[in-house]
Order: sequence, then structure tokens, then C-alpha cells
Amino acid sequence: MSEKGKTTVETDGYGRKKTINACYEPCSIEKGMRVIGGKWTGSIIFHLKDGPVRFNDLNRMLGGASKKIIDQRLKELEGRGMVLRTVISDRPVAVTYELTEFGRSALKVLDDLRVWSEKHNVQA
Amino acid sequence: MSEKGKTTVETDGYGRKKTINACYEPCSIEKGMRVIGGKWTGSIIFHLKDGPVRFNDLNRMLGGASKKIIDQRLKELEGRGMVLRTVISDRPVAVTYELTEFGRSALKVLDDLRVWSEKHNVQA
DNA sequence: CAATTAGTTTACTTTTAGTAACCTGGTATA
DNA sequence: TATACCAGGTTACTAAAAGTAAACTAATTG
Repeated sequence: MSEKGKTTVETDGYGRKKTINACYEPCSIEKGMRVIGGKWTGSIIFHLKDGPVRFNDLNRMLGGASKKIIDQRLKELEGRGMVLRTVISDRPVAVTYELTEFGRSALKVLDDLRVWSEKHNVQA
Repeated sequence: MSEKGKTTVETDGYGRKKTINACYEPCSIEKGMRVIGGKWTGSIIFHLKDGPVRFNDLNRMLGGASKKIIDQRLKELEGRGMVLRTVISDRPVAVTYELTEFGRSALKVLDDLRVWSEKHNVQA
């Protein structure tokens, strides 16, 4: 979806179709989905909402997600500035992950999704 | 995330960790994401918000998505009762896709995502 | 010393996504 | 009448992402 105006299709005098305001690149919704819609990404953000959580605790909380994907998602989120990784101790190594302000800004959309999902009892 | 109570991790007297209210199955957010978070799914729903759209028009509107994936997503959405497929004419064949009430109920979440996405100028 | 915790990383398999060409029919233009 | 385009898909094939299970370093507990 283009940021200005709605997308429509017009037909010229020869029956040829032309698209007005097409999405030549992924639209805002598509971009947003690619940021918070990856598998487990939303759940990870949501589980960090109450404060810092350690890696393996997150792993235990998210039954069904593998360590590999949690690690990958956390790195993506860190790279986008949505999550902050802090080493709280060497020997023994301990790390926590928490939301940044930007990360926190996604919580409303995610909570709306949770409400929608529960209300309509959606099944994946 | 469990529907009741927040997920936490407790440690017993022997240092063993136990998760309270873990997600033994994908939580609501995860389920919701799997319904509207698939690649192009959100965009497709959003482009149907103003009424019935024909297959190839949708294809033209969604620059970047292939017919195959649009077809696949429409079938998924139809299977979930979010989209209605109607053959409006044989000879020449013409089909339209439109949102059902349930499909329409997802528009708010998607529009919130669009607003969040534009406000923070997220880049996929 | 064996078991367990933490935080990854690796190797490998399975699932999804994506591209581009093709197909059946119909209609419009030259 | 050819040829080019329309509609609504399907097919075959490739590439990218996700999932599984085990391994690894280093420390701690019993």
C-alpha cells in the first residue's frame, strides 16, 4: 500500500490495465510484519515486557522455539535497536535481554494482536 | 504466553529451574502471527479492505508478490473464513475476493501495525 | 567425579518462499 | 486470421528460512 492514496486498477481505452499507487516495494504493513512478524519474534518481545530476562529462561518460557531461533531473533532485534543485550557477569557468564524504548513501542500492536487472537480463538 | 498469569522461572532448593506458565504450545501472539503474519498475508487483507478485488488486480497491486504466493495466501485465508471467493462469471472466467466479517476484524490490528511501522520508519 | 547450568555454535533435514514459464479459454486489434 | 493480450490459475525447479539434536567451553553443586 502506498503511503498516499489507495491502490486501484484502471483500464485504458484498449482494455489494458494500469495500477495506480501499486506497492512497488513492500508496503508499511509488509515491512512491519517483517520486523515483528518473524516466527517467534512477537512472542520474544512480549516475554521481555516485564523486564530483563536471561537467555535460557527465555528458552524455557517459549516452549516450542529452539535455542537457535531464539538466538537468531534476539540478534535481529538487537541489530534493529529493539532489544538490549547486557552481560551481567563473566565467570560464570550471564546475559540478560531487555526491551529498548523502540522495542517497547511495539508492545501495543502485539497486545492488540493477542486480544484479537484470543477473542476469535484463532488457531495456527 | 499463558492466558492466565505471567510466565516466570523459579529455582528450587537444588538450583534447578522450573518454568511457571510456560508456553507449551504457541501462545496467542504466536498463533495470531501465524494467521496474519505470513509473508504478504497482511498486505492482501489490507488491499481487500475497500471491497471485492479480482485476482489479477490484487497481483498488480501487490508489487513483489508472485501469483503463486497470492494464490496460496488467498486459499489459506478462505480456509480460515477470513476471505470469500466468488466466481462472478464463467465465459470469460472472473473471480473476486473479499473480506468476511472475521477477515474485517483483523483490519484494526493491521492498521495499528501500519501506523507503528510508518511512525518508526521501520525497514525490513 | 558426575551432573547440571549458561550461552552459544554446528551440522544436517525439512519446510517455505520465490521465479518463471506454461495452460485453458476468451476477446480485441491489425 | 494471426497475434497479442486478458483472466485465473498450475507446474517445475531453486533458494532461503526454520527446525532438530548434539556438541562445546567454562563454571558450580553435591
